[in-house]
Amino acid sequence: MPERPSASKSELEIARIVWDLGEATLRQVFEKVPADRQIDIKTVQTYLRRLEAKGYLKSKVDGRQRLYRQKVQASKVVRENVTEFVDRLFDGEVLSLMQHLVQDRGLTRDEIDQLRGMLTQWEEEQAG
Amino acid sequence: MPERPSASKSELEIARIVWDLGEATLRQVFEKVPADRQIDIKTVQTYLRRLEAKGYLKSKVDGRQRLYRQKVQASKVVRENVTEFVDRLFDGEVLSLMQHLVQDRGLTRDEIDQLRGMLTQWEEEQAG
DNA sequence: GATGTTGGCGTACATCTGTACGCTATTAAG
DNA sequence: CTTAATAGCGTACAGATGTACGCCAACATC
Repeated sequence: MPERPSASKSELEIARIVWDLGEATLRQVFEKVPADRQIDIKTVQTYLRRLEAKGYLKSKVDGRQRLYRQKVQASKVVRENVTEFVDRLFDGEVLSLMQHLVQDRGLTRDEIDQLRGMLTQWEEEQAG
Repeated sequence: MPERPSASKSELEIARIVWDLGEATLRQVFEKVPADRQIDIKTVQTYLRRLEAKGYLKSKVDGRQRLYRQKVQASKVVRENVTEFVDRLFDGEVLSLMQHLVQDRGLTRDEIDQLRGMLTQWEEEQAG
């Protein structure tokens, strides 16, 4: 796999906005940053540039502006990050993380039901 | 809460070994580092020092050596990290992460059953 | 008791990260 | 046309991170 340098936390935060918007200018991205994040647009610009340099995003000039969009699939990046995270904290044991999530985080009854639904659905998809 | 500076990935990797050993010298920690990790013992030493400086570990001198052990509970550190992670990649939605784990990672039938067990068990604990 | 070994401590240093300023070109406004 | 606002680009810069060397003291060995 064509590995790219890992994206930092802040970078990922910005990347997610781009994924969400599909295609966006710096300003559009900036406007989606949660207000309480307190970050300068210039900083966001730097993140976008770095994300492109790292191979996460690509961009093209559109008139006077630059449009950014994903270069690698969001889901792929998410997967990579989850894997890395599980490796680091749970020895790669997905189930350990699950257990932590279920117990240590106190899922509500409602969430538990939803989760059960997911499981069943997943099984059916598998079987079918 | 007495927040400490966040631990980096490599640092966390080392911290986990200490948690596991309970109390350990540099050398003992070093020996538990997966061989394929290819890291110098001096580097591990630096991580231990930094972890102590950040408040994750404490240490005491034992003769000619220094013994390291956890200062904050491992589970607490794990929780903090999971929270931060879920925030970054899943907008704080634990269930989104769950969904990702269930679907995108392809749990085996066996794992699914175990997970169901966990859910039930947890519910009982709650109710009881 | 001179020598090799092992431990901690201080220190180093390139890269990555978080954060942003300033310059220049283009466009909007007067 | 002069001026103000905006876009990108290059650049900056301190602190975090990954990685490790070198020195000195204590201990083991000859």
